[in-house]
Amino acid sequence: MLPLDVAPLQGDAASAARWLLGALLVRVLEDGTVLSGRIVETEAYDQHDPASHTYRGRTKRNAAMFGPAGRAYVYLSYGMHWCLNVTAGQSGFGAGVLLRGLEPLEGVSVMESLRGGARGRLLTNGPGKLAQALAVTDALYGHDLTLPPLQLFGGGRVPQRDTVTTTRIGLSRGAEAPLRFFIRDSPWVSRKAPLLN
DNA sequence: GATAAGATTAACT
DNA sequence: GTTAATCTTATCC
Repeated sequence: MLPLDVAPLQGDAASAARWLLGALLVRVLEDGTVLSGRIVETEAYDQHDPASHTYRGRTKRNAAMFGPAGRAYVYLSYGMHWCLNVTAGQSGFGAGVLLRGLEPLEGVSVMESLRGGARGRLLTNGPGKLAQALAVTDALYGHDLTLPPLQLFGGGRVPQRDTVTTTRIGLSRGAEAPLRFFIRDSPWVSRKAPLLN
């Protein structure tokens, strides 16, 4: 697998989100256990978007998204679930890509354990599930995703005909924007939004 | 200082 | 399909 090229993440968030489909995400736990998977579902957010955490400017929480591309932006959702984003765009512009679905590859049994016994498509078909399966918390906030223990490889290899674009999930504002992307027919995609194409 | 809402999930009817 | 769990952040006193 090729090392991560951050250049494709430095453009707009939607392009970054499409490019991340098919990329390999590798997590190395403290005991050396390797967990990995292929990104199959993403959503794009930027500071012009009312649904984005960066819409109202830089804060302590969203600071990572205003930094360089290719870092981890981790936030706590609904007081319970950590969610992992890849920062995008140029420094000074608040943008990122939420990782919503992962096809598990290595360390599946350890992921199942981290997920409290969930298996199959239920293992990683959602942003909170994905982060829990890879033991991602705010301890990795701002982490450079070109380096262990959480690292991206590849990207930009999925033909557009194999992807689907829809509206994003769980939003009350900006809900109409077609900024969710996933790999067609992947079982590890959450299926709650109407298809646009 | 108080309160409402939220880029979710799992359990339940 | 509906709802509880759980807590940070944003927004308004």
